[in-house]
Amino acid sequence: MNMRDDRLAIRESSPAMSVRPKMAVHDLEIVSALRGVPALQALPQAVMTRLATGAIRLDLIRGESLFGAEAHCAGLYVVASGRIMLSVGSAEAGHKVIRLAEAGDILGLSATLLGLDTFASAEALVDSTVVLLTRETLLDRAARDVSLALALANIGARQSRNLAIDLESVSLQSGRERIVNYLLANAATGPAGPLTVLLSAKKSIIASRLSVTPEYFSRTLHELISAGAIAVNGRQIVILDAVRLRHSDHPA
Amino acid sequence: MNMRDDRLAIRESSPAMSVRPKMAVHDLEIVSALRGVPALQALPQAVMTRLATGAIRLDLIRGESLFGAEAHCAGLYVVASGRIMLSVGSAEAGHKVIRLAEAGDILGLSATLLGLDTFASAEALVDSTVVLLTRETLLDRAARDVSLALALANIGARQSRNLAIDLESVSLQSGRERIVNYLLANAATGPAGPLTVLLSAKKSIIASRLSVTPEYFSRTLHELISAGAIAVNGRQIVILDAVRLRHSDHPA
DNA sequence: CGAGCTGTTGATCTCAATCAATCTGAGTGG
DNA sequence: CCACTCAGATTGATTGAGATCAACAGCTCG
Repeated sequence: MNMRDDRLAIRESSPAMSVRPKMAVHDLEIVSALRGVPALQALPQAVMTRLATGAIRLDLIRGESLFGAEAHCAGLYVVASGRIMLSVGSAEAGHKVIRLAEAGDILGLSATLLGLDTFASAEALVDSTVVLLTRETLLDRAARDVSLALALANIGARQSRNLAIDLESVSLQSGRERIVNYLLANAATGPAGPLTVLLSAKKSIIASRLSVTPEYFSRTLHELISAGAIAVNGRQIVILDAVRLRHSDHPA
Repeated sequence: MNMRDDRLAIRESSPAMSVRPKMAVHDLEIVSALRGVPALQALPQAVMTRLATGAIRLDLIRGESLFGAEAHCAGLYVVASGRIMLSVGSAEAGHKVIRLAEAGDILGLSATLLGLDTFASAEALVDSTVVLLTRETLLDRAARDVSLALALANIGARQSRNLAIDLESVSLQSGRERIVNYLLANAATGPAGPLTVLLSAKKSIIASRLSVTPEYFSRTLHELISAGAIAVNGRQIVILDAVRLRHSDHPA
């Protein structure tokens, strides 16, 4: 059973068609990645298998770019593991992180469905694996299976809603409120007991995600520390007083 | 042929099932409204007809609310005519206009597909007609017709992209740039000859759409007038010097 | 003709960006 | 094992775009 060759990185440049003979294992990996997508979980096994056939696995190293902005989009990317940063903007206008995609998230949906160039650029923040469903494959399978087509619609709807939520927070909340809400929304009770947030990327990236500068993010965290609401240790933030934190959305 | 009763307003409260006997005419109107949606244009006639069956026509008067925020969403609303303002926010936090929907636009997609409450609220800015495809009808028809399911995915993708564009402009551009870009993007050469923008709503609403205050919008327009780039007469804005306007994105 | 919106203008304020030094700490090579 | 580096984070000083508050002007429509 040593077909472990399949686990080797297949870069974008190599279409991965060479592994066809060992497809069984290959496809199992792909299918399990696809099952990680909430919207695809309910798909019939047959549809899933057909979708996996022709899918391409890509392994990215930290810092590697998956696609640039205004670039041709090969198809739909399903994040199998790792973390991909989606950001918009240009060198002149600056950049803004619009999403941090993790396992089960999907990239390139609108470009793929609309047949347009990508709008954001995507870069791996840590070593990551993504599954590429080429536009042709995807449209072919979706045309055959209503359940898949509907799943795509659902993913689009979900993404729309999330973007609308972001747009609302940027427009209607202060930077401080966004930071506080982010902490509250991402807090989880870890094994250690206390309510904790583990930042999923460096602070400057989280700051951009929240539409504030790194400086302002830092200052605000330290104000929250002074207020006794949180404690910060690197990327780990412990919420000491959730009530106080919730009411810290106006300066001291 | 005087079945003009059909043209009477059918409010949300009356499910309109009473007009069933005259469906032929009713459905023709519905179909023509649906054909106004770019993503639905290519649908086979049969699918279109099936979709129209069970659709409900709603006539709204100026100022009337189609749905509120955090409300149950009856289904997909297709704007047949008029203009609907979609906005997010609350009384306390303020409001922000996220879209001005006109004929061919679609509202309530994400709420309908995800089975969630509405996120934004919708209000008619002028007397408007919309077609309601109830969630049940829509899901039923989409489950039967792949082309419809794919069309829904396309609409979702389009909305995502537009929201991402908005998010980018709010994050990366100055208020002045957004205003200038809005004027340039909405300029059309009218019959009168010169490049003209006709604001589709009162200035305060356009201002909110652009994420600036009415005061700032007004001031900026007047600065652009002083610069000789535009002339303003009520809701009509004539672009006198597109080149100068394009370069007016930094203060005088 | 006055009541009520919508828009304009003026004065002031403030949040958060920007600019500019440090500081810290995880690698890295010697 | 330690000095060096260099990116990331912090801290301080300053600035400014745009919001806010307030007053007023025009128009429209009863």
